[in-house]
Amino acid sequence: MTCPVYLQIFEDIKKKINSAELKPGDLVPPETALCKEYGASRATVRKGLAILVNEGYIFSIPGKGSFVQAPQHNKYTVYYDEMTNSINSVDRTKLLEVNIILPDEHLARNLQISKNKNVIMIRRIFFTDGEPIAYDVKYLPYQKGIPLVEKEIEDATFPEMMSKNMTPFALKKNISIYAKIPESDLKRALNISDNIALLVVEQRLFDEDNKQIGLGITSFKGDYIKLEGISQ
Amino acid sequence: MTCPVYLQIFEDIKKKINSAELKPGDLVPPETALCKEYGASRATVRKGLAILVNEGYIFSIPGKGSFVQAPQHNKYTVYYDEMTNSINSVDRTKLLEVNIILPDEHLARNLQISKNKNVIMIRRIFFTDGEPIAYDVKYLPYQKGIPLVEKEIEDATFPEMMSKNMTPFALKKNISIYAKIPESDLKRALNISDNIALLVVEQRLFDEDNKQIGLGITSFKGDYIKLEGISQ
DNA sequence: CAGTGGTCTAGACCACAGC
DNA sequence: CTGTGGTCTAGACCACTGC
Repeated sequence: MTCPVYLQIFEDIKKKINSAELKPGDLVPPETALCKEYGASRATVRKGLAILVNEGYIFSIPGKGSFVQAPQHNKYTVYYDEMTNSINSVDRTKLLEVNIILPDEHLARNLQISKNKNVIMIRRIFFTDGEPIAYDVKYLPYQKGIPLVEKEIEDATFPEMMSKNMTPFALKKNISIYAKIPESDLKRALNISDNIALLVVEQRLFDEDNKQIGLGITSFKGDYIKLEGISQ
Repeated sequence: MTCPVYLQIFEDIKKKINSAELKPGDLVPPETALCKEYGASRATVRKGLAILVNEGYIFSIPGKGSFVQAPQHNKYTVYYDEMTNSINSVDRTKLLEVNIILPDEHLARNLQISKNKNVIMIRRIFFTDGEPIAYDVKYLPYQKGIPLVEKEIEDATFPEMMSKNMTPFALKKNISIYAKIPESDLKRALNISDNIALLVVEQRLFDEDNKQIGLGITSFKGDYIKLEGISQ
């Protein structure tokens, strides 16, 4: 049970913040003072403080000191991929179409390309227990050398499709989440008769230089998806 | 333009990983080797590696070495609070009700309390430009000493309500996001006539000891909310 | 056994805040 | 000027791995 000293320092100060002994804006004791208090070297004290900084408890201003950070109450970590979520998993996919198209104005703007650039469009339906549960479209600006193998596309998540052609770490991504009522073509594709809500997740992929390299739109039947997030 | 050495080390190795010169599973050069390569002390090298660990690029195994981590492709950071999102902001709220109730079975289970415990229920409508855009319910297991001042409740987000009574850092939270069709009572409350989808966000608050201290359910009209997430 | 990462010390020099 | 945090060195000892 003998923790490293730097963890002890981290835990002690964290406890003081959680118990409001140190309030947002308060000055954390200077490093030299903590050195004396714990009989530790400055490197050890700084290691403890570094964790507090990383976890968002404090921030430091050179020449002034370290201060207790006002907590971020609106930040969550969400795990999302098209194939799995907390209440359901895709067990079969159906590839409807792989095609090269010219984007309309809206899509061109969305992909940040000009209207005369070719775009690969991939359309799929996702199933669970034989039931169609989501409609999925991907748009990839055409680049020479992308080897599109249908078998590989069929069951791949968006990052998986892309990481075939580039190093996985260079991917930056963002998602937008919203709800809507399905259009009639989507109702047909997903075999929906009565009223139902869709949860739509738009996924954008960017390369290292922030050039957009893909747009994916997945529309889930409301009953089959729940996204979960936890505070950090 | 003269970066600290440890940042140089971090950037160099990061670049090697992004360019696939170092692939997931590969061994990162040992610290002593990096010391020689950069003419730096071990502390400096370790500071560079620590950033790579924090950002998920590598992981270390004592006695063996540091290895390139396979990237997480499904992790996003989402910013959410009831009052503001990327396409809309609440500019007025209406407090419908503050009451003490006994939970039904479903709610008791959801709040992880027994059915004979009192629960404070707060119901609100959120407006934008005079238009009702969301219906919001909070359930707080009753604790002595919670000072509920209507004026304070009216325009507060859930964490704001709670941080009046406890230190803000001790809050842990999670959210669930899903889509659904509104029930008839909700349609009336939100003044909905035609078909519309709701984006529902359930928010659960926990104290330090992981005891649940609140449940909030906010149902947004689909046209008025979009949640955004970015990869980490 | 030698090599690895994990912890820690006791210094040093710097740039910057604030008096 | 003193005190602060930011960077850095050159050691040290430990526990663990794999030969």
